[in-house]
Order: sequence, then structure tokens, then C-alpha cells
Amino acid sequence: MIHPTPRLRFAPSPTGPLHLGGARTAMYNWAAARALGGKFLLRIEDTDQARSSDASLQIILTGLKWLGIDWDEGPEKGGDFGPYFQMQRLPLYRAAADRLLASGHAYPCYCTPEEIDAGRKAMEEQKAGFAGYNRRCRNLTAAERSAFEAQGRKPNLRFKMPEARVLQVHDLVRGDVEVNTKELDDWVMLRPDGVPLYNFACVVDDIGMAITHVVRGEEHFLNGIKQRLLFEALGAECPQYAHIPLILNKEGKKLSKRDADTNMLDYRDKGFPPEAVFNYIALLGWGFSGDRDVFTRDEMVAVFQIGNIGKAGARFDEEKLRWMCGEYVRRWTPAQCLERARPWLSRVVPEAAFSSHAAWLRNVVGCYQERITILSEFTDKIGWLFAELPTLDEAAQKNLAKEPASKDWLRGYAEVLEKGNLPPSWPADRTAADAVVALPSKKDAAAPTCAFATPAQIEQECRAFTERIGVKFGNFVHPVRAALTGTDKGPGLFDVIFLLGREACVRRLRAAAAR
RNA sequence: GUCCCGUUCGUCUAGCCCGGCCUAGGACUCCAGAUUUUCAUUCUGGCAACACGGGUUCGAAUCCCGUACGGGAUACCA
Repeated sequence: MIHPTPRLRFAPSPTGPLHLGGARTAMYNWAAARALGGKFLLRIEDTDQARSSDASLQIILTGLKWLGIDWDEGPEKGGDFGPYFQMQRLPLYRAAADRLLASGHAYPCYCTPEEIDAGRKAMEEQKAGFAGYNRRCRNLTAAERSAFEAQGRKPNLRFKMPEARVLQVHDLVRGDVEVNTKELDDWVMLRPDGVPLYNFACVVDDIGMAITHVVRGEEHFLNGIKQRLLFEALGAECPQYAHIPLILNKEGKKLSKRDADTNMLDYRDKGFPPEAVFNYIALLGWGFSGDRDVFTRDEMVAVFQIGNIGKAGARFDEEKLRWMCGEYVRRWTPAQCLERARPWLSRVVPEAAFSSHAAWLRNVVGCYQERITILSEFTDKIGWLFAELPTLDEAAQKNLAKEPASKDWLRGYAEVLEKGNLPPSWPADRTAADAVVALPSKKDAAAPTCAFATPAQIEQECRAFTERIGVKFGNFVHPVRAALTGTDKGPGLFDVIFLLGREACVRRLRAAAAR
């Protein structure tokens, strides 16, 4: 075979949501396919009929799309190697099973679950090391078979494993590994109802779909051995396997529901930027380079190699994920950020405002961009802008009570602002102000020409006022911020005043002074 | 029990395959400082690791063996 087109797949079973580990596996397959110039396909392993659901399938597909992992063949796409749902491929498995039966690689097993269990227990008592199916049906005579049939027993089909063959296999991640088949069972391929089990369906489909490389979790390593033997029995070439370690929690144990959100879409709903999640997950067991952590999908594809995936399990660290999110959020322009944040802004901002106050909202968002890491934080952060009066938190109350004279300052400053040239307050139209003044204001930025006072001008007037009344600027600022925003954190005070506009500022200062 | 894999700062990792450039690099976190009207951002500096024991070698994080610890597997789930 001369360099066939590389074909890789992600083969989820729709029995639950797409979790971090699955997403990472999908991503590595995707990245390898793109890096090799091959195809990436999705195959749905829905043979566990009791647990599979369409809802899960939709969640998985949506999660992949959200992360920017697109597929060339599979659900919603079709392709020349379909069908891509295993339950639609039953005749293919039946045909392969018949071939195996005919070639003596498989045999019918009439054992009941209870009998199998009893056999296993007996082997355990002999403490032979490995305890599995006792292979009772492996060498049944024709007469014995018909006797079982006569009892009405329906046989499973089992694969006949070599008794004690040493296999030298090469794994793209693990390297050369030696495995003795005596550690392996005669495993069940097909149920009486014709529904295949994982290992069997997987191989039939990997052959049928011309898969060349398989990246999957290390829990499949031994399955890989069974599968190699099946490829051999079917006279097909085995794909290159890469078995990667699982994602661990903070304690180094397998990641579970308690440790992190199990559903990729939970991250979406909380406003984690998908690029950041993608970037972070990629880093769990793989490194872009010695000195860079932040990279795009394209940059990853340009350098990705399956062999560079680490052999050791990586722990999921939400703090670094958060940092990564902030890293992406800060790189957006305020306009881009506004677009992204819209679903969360909508919880406090009336829908109409997105067109009527686009420039203002862009400034609001701009002011918080470097203060958040995930988009849902916007919801709580910007509420004060829309309230009649802000709710004072503990720090704000303290800052208002600190200086006895501060109420006079606030009253005085209210007067200054009232007479000043501030933009109007929400919900009045203030496009003339926001369209020309881009927040957050930068120290060394050229002063824009504006019909209203700019933050820089507001600051100038403020400093002049504090001088007039003989108050240290640094002291003055705190009660003002408290009165205006209800807290001690937030954007620059003069951006706040600009954003709030005249009426709101005056109202808030006077209300705080009157407390 | 048996088999397989792994082990570099608290965490993610670079280096390991092809021993010397490693007084082990980067990032997150943390601490200190600078900037500053708060917070945040940004910048500067700092703390902090080759699991342990043998061996090979002039020389080992890098090669070999063992021990310990961790993970995975051992289904009519995938």
C-alpha cells in the first residue's frame, strides 16, 4: 500500500454528553487528520441501545462544532464510506461474522451469563493470574451444538484468541510494547440478535471506512490487541494506534462529575471562549513549543504530531483554563467582545439597546474586557449601570463613611457635573458621545473631538475641583466611585462618569450625600 | 491477583529517542516591586522540580536494572 489518504475518526457512543476527555480525543484525531492532509470523520457507535439517545448525539455534535472541530464525513455530512451509524451497518457485521465462522476464527457460544460467571470464579480460585471465559464452547462437537440449540439457547459469537502468542506491537504514543495473548479472553463479537459488540464493530468499520490512524484513550489499549488479531483474521491491514492517557482531576484520579463540568456545553453556557477551551485541552498532554502556551487551531495543525502526545496523565487545572480564557477575551476588540458577550448581556440589557446603543454597549464591554475571564461574568458586572441607584456593597459603604466631609464633596461634585458637559444618561441616545470616544481610555491616546466632555476632560475638571475645595485627589475618588458604582472595583472613574452620563451621576452623588 | 503504561517546580510542560551547551527553560498559581483614582491589565523580580536506590560512563534528567507510588485493563459497555 503506497501512502493512502490518512483517514482518522472520532467514534463516540451517544450514551452521554461530550466531556473533556472525549473532546480532547476528538481534537487530537482532528488535528492529526488536518496535519497529515487527510480526512476526519465521525462514526456513531450506537450499539448500546439501552443507553444511546438522540439527545446525547445532538449534544456531542453541538459540542464538537462549538470547539471548532469539523468533520469531513459522518452525521449531517454523509460520505462515501457510510452509513456512519453502527446500527445501520448490521448486515456488514453479519457478513464479516459469517466469514470468520467459515474460516474458523469464530465460534458460537451457548453459555449463559451465570455459567460464564461460574467459570470465571473457578479460574480465579486456581489463582492462575488471568481469569476469563473458560472457553467451554470453543471446541463443541456438532452434536453438542444441536443439543444446545434444541434447548432453545441462542449463541453469541466469540472470537477465537490464539492461546499464548506474543505480540510485538508498535503504538504511536507508547512505543514498542509486548503483549501475550494468554492475558486475553475469547471475546464476544456478536449477540444473538445480530447487534455487534465494540471490538467487532470497531474493526469492521475501521476496515470499511479505510481508517489509517486511531487516537483513543488508553483504556482501549488491550482492545487494540484484540482488534489487531481481528484485522489479521479478516485479512486486513491494521491502522496505526495511539493510546493516550486519561485526563485526571486535581488529586490525580480519573476526572469525574465532581471535578469539572462533564458536558462541554456547560462551558459554552458559562461563556468560556471555545478557542480558549480548545487551546487549554490541547495542552493537556501535548505541548505547542517550549515557550508558548497560547496558539490558534491553525498553528496547532501546522506542528501537530501524534507521536508528541505525552505518555503521562495530565491533571485538569481550571485555574489555568480561566487564565487562558482571559487571555483570549483580552485579545478581542471591544466590538468583537460585545458580539460574543451578547447572550450574557441580554440578561440585563434590553434587546433593542443592541442597535440603539451599540456604541455605548461597546464602551461598556470594553471597560470590563480586562476584568473578566468568562463571558457570563458580564451579567453581574454591569448591572449597576442600569439601576436607578446602585446597591452599595460593604466596601462602598465603608468608603462613603470614611471621611466625614465626603458628603459635602459629593454634593459639590454633583453640582460641577450638573453644570458640566457630560453625555446624557441611559436610556437617552448618546451615540454622539460613544461613537467618537472609545473606552477604556488610554493614557497616551490622542484626544478625540467630541461634542461632550471626554474622560480626560472630566478628569481635568475633577482635579481642578478637588484643588478648589482642598481635598486630596486620591481621597476624593473613593467615595465618588462608591456613590456612582456601589463598589470599590471597576473601570477608571472617569470612564465610569462618561459611561453613566450627567443625570445618573448627579442623581447618584446626591443620593449618596443624603444617606 | 495478573498484564500494560507512567513518574521533571503545587499544576501544565520543554529537555530525554541521538548522554556533556541543564548552575534544568517556559506557562498557571503564589509572593514582592513598578505603573495607578480602585480593581484589573501590563512590566520587573522571586519561591519552587529531574520519585528513590543501584549500575554503565571521564560525564546521566537523559541509557540499563530494581523499588516505591500513580494510572489503565482484566464485560453479552464503549
